[in-house]
Amino acid sequence: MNRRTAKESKESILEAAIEVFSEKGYSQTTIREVAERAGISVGGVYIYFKNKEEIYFTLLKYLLDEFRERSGGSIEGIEDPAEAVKKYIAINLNYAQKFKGLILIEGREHGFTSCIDIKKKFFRGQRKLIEEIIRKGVSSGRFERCNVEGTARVIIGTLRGFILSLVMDSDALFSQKECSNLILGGLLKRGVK
Amino acid sequence: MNRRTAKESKESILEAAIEVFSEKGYSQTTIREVAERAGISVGGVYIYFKNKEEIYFTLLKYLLDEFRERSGGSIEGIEDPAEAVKKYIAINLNYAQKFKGLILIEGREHGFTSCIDIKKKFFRGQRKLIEEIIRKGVSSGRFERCNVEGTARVIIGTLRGFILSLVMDSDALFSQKECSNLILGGLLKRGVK
DNA sequence: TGTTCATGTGAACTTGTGTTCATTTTATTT
DNA sequence: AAATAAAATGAACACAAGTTCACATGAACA
Repeated sequence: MNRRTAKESKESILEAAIEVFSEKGYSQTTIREVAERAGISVGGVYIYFKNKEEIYFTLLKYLLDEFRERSGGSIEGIEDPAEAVKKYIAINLNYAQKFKGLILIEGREHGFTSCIDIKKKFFRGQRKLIEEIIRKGVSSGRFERCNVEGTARVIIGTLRGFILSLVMDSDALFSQKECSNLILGGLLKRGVK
Repeated sequence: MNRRTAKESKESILEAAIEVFSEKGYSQTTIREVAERAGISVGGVYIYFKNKEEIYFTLLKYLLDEFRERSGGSIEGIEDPAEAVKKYIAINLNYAQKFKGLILIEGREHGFTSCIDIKKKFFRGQRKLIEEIIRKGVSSGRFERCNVEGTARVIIGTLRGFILSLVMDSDALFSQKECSNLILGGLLKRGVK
């Protein structure tokens, strides 16, 4: 009983795929490299996955689900909406640094409808999360009154940008603190207007 | 004298390439499609460009230069730093909508050092522009005191995110006004703290 | 009309990579 | 030990796309 079980093999393929996709993006990732890192042959990969797209879809779903759980869970308890925003930003940036290319970039180039759907659903969920926080902040008087949905969209967009910046030049990354400061405080001077 | 001149041909290839690259990104763009849209044969393309990478590099440089001029020029006259920020955001979003995929996404996947360099230089220049505005805003008392360089980085990142969002789901785009509001005003209530 | 030169053609070559499949290896069962 | 099943192999196939090149076309000029 030396050989791996089917489940083990499938998992090691997925782990290898997360690595390679994260490093190289979709197009530049080859089945041969995934196979090699997973310690299996090229043909072996196709025992467990129908094709490249299915590998990508599977791991995308896995990572998004994991992130959803993690971010949702760790915000739940926080009462102060400003703290919740800070926390959410921190989680996002940390997670993104780990999976760089994967989460954001691909998907436009490759019109897999399945992947687009799953991403849209994910981002909608995240937006709802933010909306909830903002709504709480506004009604408690801590946040300025605003268009909640629009503002949530802007924040999601903002975070995408931060993450994209991490991807593009990982040397020049700004701190989480400055991200939070801008989103919470803005540029304009307080208590003047 | 019916046939096109070399210059005309080269330009029509570039125009076609801007179209196709913007729609499809780098990997999904084929020389055959560029050639077809430019009204020239596949071989004809290679009279004017060494290879695909050179086409991409040429048009990237062209677009970045154009944007640099345009954004620099239209901000110069503005005195109020808040207005300057608004204007800069507006220009960015408009321009990005036009060239979607092109400016931001590619380049990580394809490690053309020449392209990376040109982009880094571009973003550094843009950051300097923003820094100048912020510095002015702070010293005139209109903006909160802050880490100028870091904040500029954050704003550039923010805009990248906005643009990326345009690229990913162009239906759900938020308004320029909300972008400006967040960057200038932040979430927290004014005049409380 | 023939020569020259710039411009252009598209079939063919090359390479990379997703995918398949006949075959082999290893483990389990009888 | 033989038979069966599970897991794995890697050479071979297919096909798309970047690139090349021998050749064609049209314009200008002698």
